[in-house]
Amino acid sequence: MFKRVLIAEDHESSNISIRKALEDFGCLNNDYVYYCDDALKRIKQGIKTKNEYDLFITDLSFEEDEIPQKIGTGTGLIKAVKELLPTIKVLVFSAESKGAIIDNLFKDLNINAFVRKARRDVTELKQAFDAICNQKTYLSASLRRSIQYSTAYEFKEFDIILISLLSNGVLQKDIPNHLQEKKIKPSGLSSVEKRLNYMKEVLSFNNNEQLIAFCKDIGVI
Amino acid sequence: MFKRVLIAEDHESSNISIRKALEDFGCLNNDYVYYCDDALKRIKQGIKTKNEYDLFITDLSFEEDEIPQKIGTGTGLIKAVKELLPTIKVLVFSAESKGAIIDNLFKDLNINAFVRKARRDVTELKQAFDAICNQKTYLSASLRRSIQYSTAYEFKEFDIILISLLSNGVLQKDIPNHLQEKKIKPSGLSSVEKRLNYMKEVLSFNNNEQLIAFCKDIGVI
DNA sequence: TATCATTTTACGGTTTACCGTAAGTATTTA
DNA sequence: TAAATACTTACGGTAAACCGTAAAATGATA
Repeated sequence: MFKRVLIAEDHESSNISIRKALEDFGCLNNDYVYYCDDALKRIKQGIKTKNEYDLFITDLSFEEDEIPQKIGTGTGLIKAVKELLPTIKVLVFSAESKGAIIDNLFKDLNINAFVRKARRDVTELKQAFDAICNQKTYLSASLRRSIQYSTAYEFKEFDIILISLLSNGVLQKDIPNHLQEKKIKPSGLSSVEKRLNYMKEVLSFNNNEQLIAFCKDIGVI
Repeated sequence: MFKRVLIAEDHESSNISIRKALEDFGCLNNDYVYYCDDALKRIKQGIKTKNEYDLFITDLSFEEDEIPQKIGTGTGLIKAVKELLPTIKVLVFSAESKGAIIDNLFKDLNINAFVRKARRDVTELKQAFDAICNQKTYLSASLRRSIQYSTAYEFKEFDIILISLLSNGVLQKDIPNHLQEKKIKPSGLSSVEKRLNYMKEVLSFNNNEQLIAFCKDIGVI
């Protein structure tokens, strides 16, 4: 069982349901905040008073309002929290459904569970609590397939740079200049052409537009 | 006060919070469902037993799953419900933030309240309950300023057809064929070029890739 | 250092996209 | 009905993207 839980979630309705799920699970010692900066403050307080949180539940997107925040996203918040408290378990509760993005949460941020805001989300929250208690990770049932799908082709860093430049309006013929400015190794136009062709061939796409649309869909850009 | 309330909301977490908001408001006689077809069934039962609902709370988007539904969206559901029970009050609880869409809910479907899933949504739900009780309409505070009204460019049906074709891998030169097959009026290559250029000019984009990325971001495709 | 393998780049020909202009077609207006 | 006003299409020149090949650079190996 968790000793102390912190919830960071800006939507009042989701926040309430998370609390209720925790209580149903038997965990009564939990705090909640609506802003990223408040979450970090609580984490620091916990460390200072030797009463550390051992589970952190957070959303990914926080809406801006009249109260300016230093940290504005869930990923930024998770990084900051883990820096202070590396052992804390992290559960992400979000409406995000793009496989690539969720994949990176597990790979880069080393989160312990992802529950998507969806049909049976509260049931899944409790399953995730249970999994984390047993030192396992948890991923929403509806997402387990799509994660594998998105890794059909693994986009390298160079791929994403090319796609980002194109989707930012840079003409293909001008990409070599941008690459040289940023000291990126293969910068020849032929290399750019070759790589774009390779991606399209592997994914059997006909044009750049289709490639951009796909990348937007799976969330790599 | 409401005599009897029906909630149609597929997300378990939102469903729970709506119920809690109703209870806090003092309304204990409420039913809830997770599927559109179930909602309509309940409405019919209420009419048959002379125990009609007087408030209907619904989401706009319902996710498909293994249980096929005749009605799949909130707007379709509202229409069907109002046809059976024209006097019922309707509150829409949704993450939708596009001004034009919400405007149409009040105009076309004559809904009584719209609360956006956002920061203070449960508080707003209670305010909306109060407004409806007093024969008034309610719109989320954050939407009244209608920051989201930023309709940088309104995409016409033809625009979306062109963009969809490109993002499906159809080459620009082949678009006229596809348009003719579907009997779409301007089908010349020049018209296609002209329209794409116009969109890019208005939005000050440099290439098709940027246009596709933008459309994916704002959700028109 | 010499040799081989791989990657990157340069270059030319072909196709497609881009862009302006003019001719053709529909719609509106008097 | 005729004229005016859109809108649509056809066409030609230019720029960019596409594609293959060969040269150059880089890296690994002996």
